[in-house]
Amino acid sequence: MDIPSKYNPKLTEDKWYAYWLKHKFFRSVPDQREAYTIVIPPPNVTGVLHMGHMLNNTIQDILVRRARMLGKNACWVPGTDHASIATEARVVDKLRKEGIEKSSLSREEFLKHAWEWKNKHGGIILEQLKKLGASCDWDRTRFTMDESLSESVINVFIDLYKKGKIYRGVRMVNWDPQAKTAVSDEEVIYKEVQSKLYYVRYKISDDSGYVTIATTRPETILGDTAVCVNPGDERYKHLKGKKVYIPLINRLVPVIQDDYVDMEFGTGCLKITPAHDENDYEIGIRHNLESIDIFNDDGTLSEQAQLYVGKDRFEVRKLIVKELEEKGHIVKIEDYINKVGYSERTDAVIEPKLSMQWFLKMKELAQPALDNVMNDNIRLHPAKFKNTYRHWMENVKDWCISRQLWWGHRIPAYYLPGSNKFVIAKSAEEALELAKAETGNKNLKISDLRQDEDVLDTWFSSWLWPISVFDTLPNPQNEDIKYYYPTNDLITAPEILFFWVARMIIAGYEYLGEKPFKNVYLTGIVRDTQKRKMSKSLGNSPDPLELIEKYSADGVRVGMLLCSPAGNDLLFDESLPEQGRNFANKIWNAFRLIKGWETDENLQQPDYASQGVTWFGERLKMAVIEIDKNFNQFRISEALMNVYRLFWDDFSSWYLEIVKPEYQKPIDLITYRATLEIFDIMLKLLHPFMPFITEEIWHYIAERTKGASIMNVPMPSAEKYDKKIVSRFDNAKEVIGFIRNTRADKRIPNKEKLSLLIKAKTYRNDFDPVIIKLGNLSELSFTEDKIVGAVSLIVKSGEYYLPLGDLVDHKEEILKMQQELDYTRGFLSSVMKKLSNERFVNHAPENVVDMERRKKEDAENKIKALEDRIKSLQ
RNA sequence: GGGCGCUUAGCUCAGCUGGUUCAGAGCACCUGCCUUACAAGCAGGGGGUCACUGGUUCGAACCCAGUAGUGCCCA
Repeated sequence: MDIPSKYNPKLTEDKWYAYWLKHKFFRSVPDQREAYTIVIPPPNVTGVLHMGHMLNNTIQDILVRRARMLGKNACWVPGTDHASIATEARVVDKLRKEGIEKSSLSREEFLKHAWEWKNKHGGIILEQLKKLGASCDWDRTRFTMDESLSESVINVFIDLYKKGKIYRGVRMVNWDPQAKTAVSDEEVIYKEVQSKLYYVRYKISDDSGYVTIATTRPETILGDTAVCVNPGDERYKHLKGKKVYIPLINRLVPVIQDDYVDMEFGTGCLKITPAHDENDYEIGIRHNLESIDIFNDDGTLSEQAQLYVGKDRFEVRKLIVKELEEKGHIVKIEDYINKVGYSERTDAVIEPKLSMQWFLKMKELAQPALDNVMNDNIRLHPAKFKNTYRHWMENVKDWCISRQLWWGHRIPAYYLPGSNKFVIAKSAEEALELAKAETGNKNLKISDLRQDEDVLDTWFSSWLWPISVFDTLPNPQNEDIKYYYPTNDLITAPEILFFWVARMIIAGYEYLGEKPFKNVYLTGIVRDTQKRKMSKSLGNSPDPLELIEKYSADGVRVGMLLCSPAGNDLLFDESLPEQGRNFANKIWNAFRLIKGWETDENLQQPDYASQGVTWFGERLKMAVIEIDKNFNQFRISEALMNVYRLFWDDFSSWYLEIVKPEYQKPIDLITYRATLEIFDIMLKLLHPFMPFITEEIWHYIAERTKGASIMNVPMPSAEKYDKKIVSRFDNAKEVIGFIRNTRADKRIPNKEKLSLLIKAKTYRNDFDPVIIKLGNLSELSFTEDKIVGAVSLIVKSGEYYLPLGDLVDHKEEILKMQQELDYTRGFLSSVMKKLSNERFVNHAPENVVDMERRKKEDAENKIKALEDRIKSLQ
């Protein structure tokens, strides 16, 4: 079989992905095996693959592929999320470019455009995931607005309403004037901005002077309904019970007193605008103040403002400051840095606004979700997120679930004619029946009812994701949900721990009485090397597909993982996928070496080779144990590092060098077969991380049956290994290192053979042939004599001498021995200190004390050997 | 202002129940090598007061308290 000298990832990756798909290896249907399930965090339909997806989906694929090889029935459910705000914004934008205003369209017409857009662009990201090697069961691909999933959302709304958990209310919401919708607290990003603090004076109604307030938002003066001071503030005692005039519009408002006011801030005198500030709103309720909403939905001023009607809020800020100045109301203006909320979706400045919204009561619903994370029924990895989670869940606020949009699940509330009363129903027909019953009016028609215009928050559908992807709510007893739920692991970013993860847990307990997943693995956030988040606007995010093109999917997967311990940010730069690519190259070349060997069945297996095979067998078992342990603790990057080092250091640098036949000489059959078997095992360990190259080589290694794949073979399982063999080999490594260092130091060419003398009381020669081969020795023999003209290595396993005649500088040798002696004496004295401490001997566990005794003995022996050696040199 | 975390090598991070010669890994760096699988490589090497101060303990990177710096969440 011919093996290309260069690995071509592009051809290989396309070929094997097509092969996997063709043979439906990713397909999962319930059977007798244990299930292993992951539901994908559904990416936005508007999205294209970014680095965060790469990391997140690489981890999922690794877990899924590993589970499959561990004999589980692995099911990874893919899908996308309809992303109300983002998608609607995208569609509105597209229409605008075509000269169509959303306002000129009916809801139905608009939705038609939106669906067209979704059908055309909505699947891109899933196609991109295939390039990464994602082994999702594509037949199960779901979309949050699929019929069954939509039905689930509506059913859940109705159910929660019936349970009294959903209510309508006026609340201060975060209004995005650009998207013209409320967004949740979590969707507001606060940024520090350089702004101004305006000091404005209000005239006191009894002509006794002025009070000066400080504000960053002078345009909201028009909505002021009070001025407030701290009751403990001596400066303003005289204002009690008085009234002041709002500048420009001369509205008379009271001066009130409230503890909320910070005497230190500004003038200690606060203007109150209940309609446009959260805190003012609460003060307004406490003091029964009127609430004047001066803004329209698009951020322009309304009729209520009286002035500047129809002008934008930021333009008004400039205009009103000018007018206030002209009319002598501005006392001073200071530079000021404050935090301003921006919409995560549109980047518009959020306007706190009172509006009628739908809410879900959270307190009771949240309780099981809190308890079951705190008691580890659901485990967060890393566990440090438990604290944050608890804090959030203990202080959970009601969830504003309505959005003033068209794209999404429309709220199933139908208003009765000429009234704010409504009925909640699955369909207009059912609503009509309910409305007839409610009103007693048998003549009502569907057209008399008016369905609520708003849609539900997108999270109100994604919180059902682990349930709804299995069509559970419309079909509660179906085989899939019984088999796959609860799912095993959820892989997501810490940013949406509350947004999404907590709510899924809530829904899981509310609707199935069971957790949605057992483990939540929180990945880091991918940043650039300057710790900036990757973003389109900064242009600091590489295109994942280009990275794959350049470094291969395997290389990028390895690169993503190499430096990403759970929950820590990943500082990404291209050296990481490069390292991954280099690793793939290393694997390829190691394989080429082995496949290039001629075999000769008449050859005896040399001792060094049989020892190498023995050692590596144990080393491999040890690695499997470590890898298992790391996976069980979700230390996935550690597990990769185990495999990486096993392959690169132990296998390539040690094992292959040991068994490698001389140039152009054949290898014996036993060693050859053992080596291929070892390679086969390592490919299995590597497969979850690097699916493509491992599949490619696995097919080269041996004839495989038609339709076979490495992804379906069993993963090596942990077995006990012989620690002694591993540690004896470590000794041999030390000796070889000594020989190599001496060569480098004395500039002795590798080709020149050396002889090694050993002085030891008890000596195990297990790896002598290995030492002879890798040290390029002519002989290895034992001696009891004094040795001069040699460099030495004195370690626990014995004394090793390389006789080099004139090349040896005795002074240097003595100095080296002396340094070693000093160090060992120091070490011994620290051991003695412990052993002579009665409290240590009495308190410390037996094995710890034993260990110290052994250390003492070893150190004493070594000291004696070093002293002898020095003496013999003098 | 309240809550939660973090601080270990130049960088990014491990370090599990406090106990091996425990101070580690990868990358970066330095030296020597185009040695016959691989220069996308090989063989070596240097580099840390485990933020600081105190305490508990026979024993502390690890537990406790305080201080400083830093990050996140909430207000």
